[in-house]
Amino acid sequence: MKSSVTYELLHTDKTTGARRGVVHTPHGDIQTPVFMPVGTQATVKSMTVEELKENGAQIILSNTYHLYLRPGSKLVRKAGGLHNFMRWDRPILTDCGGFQVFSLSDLRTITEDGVEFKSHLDGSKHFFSPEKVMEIEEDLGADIIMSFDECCPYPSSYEYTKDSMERTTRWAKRCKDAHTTENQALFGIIQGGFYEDLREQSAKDLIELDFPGYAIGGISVGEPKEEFLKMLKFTAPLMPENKPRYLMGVGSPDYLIEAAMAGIDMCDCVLPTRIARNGTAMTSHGKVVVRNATYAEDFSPLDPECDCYTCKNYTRAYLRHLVKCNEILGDRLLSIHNIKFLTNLMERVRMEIENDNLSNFAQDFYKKYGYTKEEE
RNA sequence: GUGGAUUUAGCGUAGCUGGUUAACGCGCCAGUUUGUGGCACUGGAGACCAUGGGUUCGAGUCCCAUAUUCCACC
Repeated sequence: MKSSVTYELLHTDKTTGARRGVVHTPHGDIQTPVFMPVGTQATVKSMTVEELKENGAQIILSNTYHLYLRPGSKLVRKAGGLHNFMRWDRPILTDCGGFQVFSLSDLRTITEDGVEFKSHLDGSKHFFSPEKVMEIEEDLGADIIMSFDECCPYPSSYEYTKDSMERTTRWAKRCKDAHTTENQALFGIIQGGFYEDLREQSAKDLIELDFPGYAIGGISVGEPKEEFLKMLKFTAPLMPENKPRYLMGVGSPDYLIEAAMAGIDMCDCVLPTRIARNGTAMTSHGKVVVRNATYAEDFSPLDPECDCYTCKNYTRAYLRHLVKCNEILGDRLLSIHNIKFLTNLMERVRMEIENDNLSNFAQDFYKKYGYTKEEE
């Protein structure tokens, strides 16, 4: 069957091998490399869909586990699917709940058949099998759906990681067999922790299953940056060139640039919106903890080089005031800025790839982003 | 004026029958945040316990005096 999601390679950066491309989906094209904001509960926290669009979001993520528990995936189906329900007419990708296997580790048990969760909301028991996850993701109706995997914690032993990876591959096969919808593309997730031979095996086995796209899972889970880069650079080249390559869970500016340089097309992360809600902004001169006293009387914009609504209209002093008072508007304005900052960054990355200049740009960016950081 | 109560970090409070570095919340300062359970988490600064005197090996804790604020009554 022909996939509803396809990848078109437009240009390869001669300095790094980064890919400038387009991902075609039923809800429109995605220019890549792309950063995808996360909207776990069918909302990118505090932002309207209009704001997301204005700030350059091309595709957003949502979450199987959370929507299944509340409001229920059948309800979302009745609402006409996630797109209708939340009024977002651009592409959506749903994560499978694999990350929750990792993050809710004290509330679940893993068996060959699947994972038993205790709901973090009311303690009720739920069972996720690959087949169940496919049913939920089909009810939600995202353009790209992820196969059910286990995201191993860092560090994990070789034996544990191997067993887990092999099970994830078996689950991927089951997902593929259970997947019925033609307008949704099912991506496989490469696991294998921080062991090269396991990564290689995982990639090889999943590629044999012939998914329309592949993700790297299980990195950016708390390991040192060198470990992350090593595994990223090892795994990305194992992925098919004619399909989208998605690195899960990456969202700091430097990691995004590294991902692009490694040939990754898509990344998602809660980082920009989460740190926004905790009072931190990403700027062209590094991270700014808006809450800090040093900005109390700083009447300049958050990032003078940014063209977002927040930077065009508000001062650091005012944003600090909002954050310190825990005012909702502070969360919103910082979220708007951080999302725009990352979509701007990725737009720039795409341009630099087209100009075969990504390597230089990366160096310049690091100098600037790192310089202010050290200055503090 | 009389009787009662009060006085512990910037604010609000806890400190049991006296015993090593006086606790907590808010506020303040800083750090963390990476396929979002948690507008969260982790640290830090800041008090000679109203003042003076006394009892005791040892007092925020007991006694006396003074001051403070509050309440009631004349």
